[in-house]
Amino acid sequence: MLTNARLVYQSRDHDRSMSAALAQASVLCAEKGVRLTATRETVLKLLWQSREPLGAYQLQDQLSRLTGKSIAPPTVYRAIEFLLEQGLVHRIPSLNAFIGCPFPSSHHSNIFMICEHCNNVAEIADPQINQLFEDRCEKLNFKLRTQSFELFGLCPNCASGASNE
Amino acid sequence: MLTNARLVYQSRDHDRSMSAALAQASVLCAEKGVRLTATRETVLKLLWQSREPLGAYQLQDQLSRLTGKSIAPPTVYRAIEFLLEQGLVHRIPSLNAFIGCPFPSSHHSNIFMICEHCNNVAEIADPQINQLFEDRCEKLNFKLRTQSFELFGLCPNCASGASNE
DNA sequence: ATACTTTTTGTTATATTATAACACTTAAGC
DNA sequence: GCTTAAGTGTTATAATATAACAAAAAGTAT
Repeated sequence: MLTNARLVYQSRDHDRSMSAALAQASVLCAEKGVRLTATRETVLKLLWQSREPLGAYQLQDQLSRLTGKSIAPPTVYRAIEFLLEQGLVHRIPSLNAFIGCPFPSSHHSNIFMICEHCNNVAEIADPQINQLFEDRCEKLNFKLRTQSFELFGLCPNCASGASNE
Repeated sequence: MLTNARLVYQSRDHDRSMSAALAQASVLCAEKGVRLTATRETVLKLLWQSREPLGAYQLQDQLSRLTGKSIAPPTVYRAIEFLLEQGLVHRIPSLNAFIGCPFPSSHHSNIFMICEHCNNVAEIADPQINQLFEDRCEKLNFKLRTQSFELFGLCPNCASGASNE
């Protein structure tokens, strides 16, 4: 049942997955003929480095610290907007926060498992869930464009009491 | 496949469904030993009257107009908080807005179909979807507490071009 | 290379959504 | 009635997000 589901929980903070994500982003942007500028790339990097989703103002802080310059909110929001458009990051509405997307370039469900204890967020891609929702929408004559699924609870780590967070 | 799914699209603005909802809310609160005060009831009523989800400040306006008094944000947010706790309304995170729940007192999926054209929102309850997510979470050792699913697209009405909205 | 156009960024101000803190009032339980 | 708890009013402010316009940088064509 779960055979096709992909889960991304770990390794979000690993250099390897981050640089892979950045490289992929670079290729994707080149293919689309859009520009992954310095600010945009830094925001993407910050989101990948973070173990948990970051809000716009957290990004602003980190961006300011990194560059030494004072960065205003619109700069951050513009970078985020760009990254969202390219599918490189997601917004998690209930958290007013953003997170790097582990499956850019592929259509998927945007299913997030949000740990209410450690704030870790995992994204899962699950074709069967996609299919079920597509069926439902078709039956109800709802023309689906996009979606956002948020699951709140405890991640495996925190649920098992291993909460040395 | 859809046999068990319940959909609530229409009749949100009908007196009948509204007064039914208010009566049910009254009973529910009595059962739980909590107080459905005037402000709380009015907010609930406003949410039921509205064809689309309302934001806190829209509620504030309407509440002020109705009562003739000037209402401050905390009053509204407190009423909303209460109604959310009792399961009488839902918050739709991506819209920063609230909507009356057609299935209070029952656990369900909180699945919203949001029309991007007319802003109408339908809530569906679908045991099969619930089941699928519960299975997934169990397999992944994620201890699910609550969830929020938002589907964005066009409602049947708007999709069919009958957009005399 | 230069002029032109488009895209991106900087900057200031402000809109929108939400909550903290404390005083006051009302309802519930004895 | 008196006490306590629950609810509301009020002021101030935090947190999130965008509008509007000026300046700079990058892409394009000649």
